[in-house]
Amino acid sequence: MGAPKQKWTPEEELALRAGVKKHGSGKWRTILSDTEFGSVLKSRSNVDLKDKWRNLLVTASFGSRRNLKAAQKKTLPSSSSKQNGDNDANTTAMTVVAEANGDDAGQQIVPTSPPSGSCDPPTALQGSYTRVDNMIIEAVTNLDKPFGTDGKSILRYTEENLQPYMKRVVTSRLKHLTKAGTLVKIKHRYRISPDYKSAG
Amino acid sequence: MGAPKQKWTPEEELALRAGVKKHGSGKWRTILSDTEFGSVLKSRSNVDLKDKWRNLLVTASFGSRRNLKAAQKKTLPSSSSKQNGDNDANTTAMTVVAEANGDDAGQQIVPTSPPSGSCDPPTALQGSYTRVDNMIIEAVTNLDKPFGTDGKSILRYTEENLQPYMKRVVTSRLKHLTKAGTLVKIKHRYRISPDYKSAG
DNA sequence: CGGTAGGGATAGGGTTCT
DNA sequence: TAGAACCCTATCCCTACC
Repeated sequence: MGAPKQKWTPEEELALRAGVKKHGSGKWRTILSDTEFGSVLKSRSNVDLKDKWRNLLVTASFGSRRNLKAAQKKTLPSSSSKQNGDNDANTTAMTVVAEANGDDAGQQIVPTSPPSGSCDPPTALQGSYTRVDNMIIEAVTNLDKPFGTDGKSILRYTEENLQPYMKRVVTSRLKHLTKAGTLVKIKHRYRISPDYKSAG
Repeated sequence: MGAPKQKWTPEEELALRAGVKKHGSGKWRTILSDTEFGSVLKSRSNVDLKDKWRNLLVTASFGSRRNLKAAQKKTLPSSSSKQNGDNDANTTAMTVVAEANGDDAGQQIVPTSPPSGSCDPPTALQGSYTRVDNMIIEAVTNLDKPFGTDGKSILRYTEENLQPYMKRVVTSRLKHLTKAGTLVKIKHRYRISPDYKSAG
């Protein structure tokens, strides 16, 4: 029963890193289709790429996925109130942008699904790091250089990785605003509703 | 990275089952519009409902969509599968649909009474816009064209305008993580702290 | 053009092998 | 016990079709 576990070669790993850098994390099929990397990774599936990338990330940051899960469990609070003065991790895609935009703006952001204290099940907590924090850690890990990573590279990395989220968030909010009547959609195009009253 | 996957809660699943029982399978938009279920399912789209129902069907009759497809293609079991608990495929695709519309799918379906708990406020918040919402509104306003603005232009606009925010946020979090000891800054470059793995 | 059905891709938990 | 490679499937995304 020799399930020949095919270990990743340095060339493959390099191609994967380059592929992620070019197309972004989560674009596994795209990376495979790219002739620049596809030849090197021809014996790997998109799921293989995803798994390997996860291993690379998690190993660098936590040592292992097991440690990561243990670290996440620690954050389980007994009280239902949030005391985090900084950003707190949430589970909706909206939060990504909310955090990204509202860091020091000091404003309250009301997502479409506000966290009601008693009814929502304990969805997996992220830990004590914000999404941006995790992106930064990911960036420093992936762009690993002998002497560390400079701030500009980190910024560029986070910007690139935010794009897929932005697409989803904007699409979602466009639907929401259209449904709520703020926008009017006609023939694939959006316009401000006549009813919309500018807040400022 | 984060949690792009919004897991279905038991309340939502119950509402979906009830909705299908009342309006029939395939009437996703109708179910969403029904005030009886719309509140519970307010964060779901009609496509989400379709997908979830497909999943429910398939898990009830087969082990997975994969097994279902295999069974549909040829009435032979695929091969030696470790996880497949259902030894004999007892139903065909036809039977699945019959179950879905007529009888219960082997589960208890809430009749026509609203879900017990009041997990959500009766009225949605109006006039609360996220920062992305405001960006969208700004985009539609600024890119105003005779016939409105298409989604792709809106997305590009928001992406471009997000960058200045990202710069502020990343800078802020870099300081924070350095101060907290997660990162170590040496000569304008950041590295993961050796304490990071065990820190908690 | 909106809604639906279906194929396919991804994320994350779980499992096996070393 | 840990780490790397691999499996399973709920959820999400894209496209054709009406």
